[in-house]
Amino acid sequence: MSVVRIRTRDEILRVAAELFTRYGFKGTSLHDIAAEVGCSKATLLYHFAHKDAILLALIEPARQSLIDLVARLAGVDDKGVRDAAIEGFVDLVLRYRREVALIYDVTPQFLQEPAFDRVRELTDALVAGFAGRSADLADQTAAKVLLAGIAAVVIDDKRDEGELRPALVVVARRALIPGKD
Amino acid sequence: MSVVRIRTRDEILRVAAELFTRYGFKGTSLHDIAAEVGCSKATLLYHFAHKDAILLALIEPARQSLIDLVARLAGVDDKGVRDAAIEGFVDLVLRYRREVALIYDVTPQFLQEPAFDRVRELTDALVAGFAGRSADLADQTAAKVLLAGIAAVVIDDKRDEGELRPALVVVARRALIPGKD
DNA sequence: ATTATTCCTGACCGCTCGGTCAGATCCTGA
DNA sequence: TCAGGATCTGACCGAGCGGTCAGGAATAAT
Repeated sequence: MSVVRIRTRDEILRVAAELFTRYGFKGTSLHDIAAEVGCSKATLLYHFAHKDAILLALIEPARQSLIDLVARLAGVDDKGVRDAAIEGFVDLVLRYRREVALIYDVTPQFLQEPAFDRVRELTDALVAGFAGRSADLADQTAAKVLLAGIAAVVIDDKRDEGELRPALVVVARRALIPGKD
Repeated sequence: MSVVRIRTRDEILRVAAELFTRYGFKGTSLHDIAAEVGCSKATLLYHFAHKDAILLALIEPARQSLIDLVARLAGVDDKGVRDAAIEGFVDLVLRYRREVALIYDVTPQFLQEPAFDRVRELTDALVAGFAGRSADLADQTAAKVLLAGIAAVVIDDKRDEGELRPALVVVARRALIPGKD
């Protein structure tokens, strides 16, 4: 047992990241992944309980970092500290761009839940802080759209009554997309 | 025949836009749309030949405008004109944010096609032009991510041998997501 | 009243999806 | 050599998907 056997598991994650990034989460079937890995579909479900579990495993590092960062940012008034946090936030988004790309395909069902308001506040704070670094209106717009399009990431690992749900959600993107008039 | 009856058709488009924006294209079934509209699934397919046709109808205005804009931008060297075009490009993206949001769910299969190179050049020009307006490195990054995340839109209405394919594709977003090392 | 046309529907089809399961195969330690 | 856990698989399942079709219902034209 000295060396744990995880080669297949790693390969699954590598291929899944590739295909999720290319075709989206819903656009990638277990069959697709299995074929690319060169194993059976059942093998995937031996290593990962559900399809969702593959996505969760992929985004776990980015998710943890974002949790820390947002938590750190939550109780801070000092502008310098906040700016530094925002900078780290953006860097982190770029570093984890592969995982972040997956986010777009996550169903944003949480958005209607009341618990989501706090998250929206934090995102608004991020937007305001980042946009505040430049007086140029175009840059502010850029910042907003930046955060809306990519950095609008959020944490929610809530899973009630055995129902599995992805952990990352798009936030500000919806803020830019108002409901029907 | 004086007044053409298109109320149901419009309602389908309205609901589809809402649901596509919320849950993504693949995340929205014909059943979902029909239930929300209050008609049968078959009615959807009476008004629109395929599910794809609904998406195509929704993004047609944004697509036409983008075609015009990119075409206008293609043969221009003058910096002022180019900047104005870029500004219009961004405005247009914001104006059509609802339609643009749909894009994320479009399968990016075109990206490997050779005909896509010209489009990538244009996108790169857009990125360079926009980023060049600010010397701040962070702003350049913002611009790149902006264009990568939202404005990375492109035109392709190619449809060969009866196979229908969506008309808009994400471009630079993929440029930010390199393949495996 | 009658056609003709447009609009709409329930029933149905083939297919792919995520997921289950019993059992084959491989590996490792005693 | 053998026992036992870890790994892997083909066959199978129910559900949901996009799409088809014959025909009913409403509307407009004659």
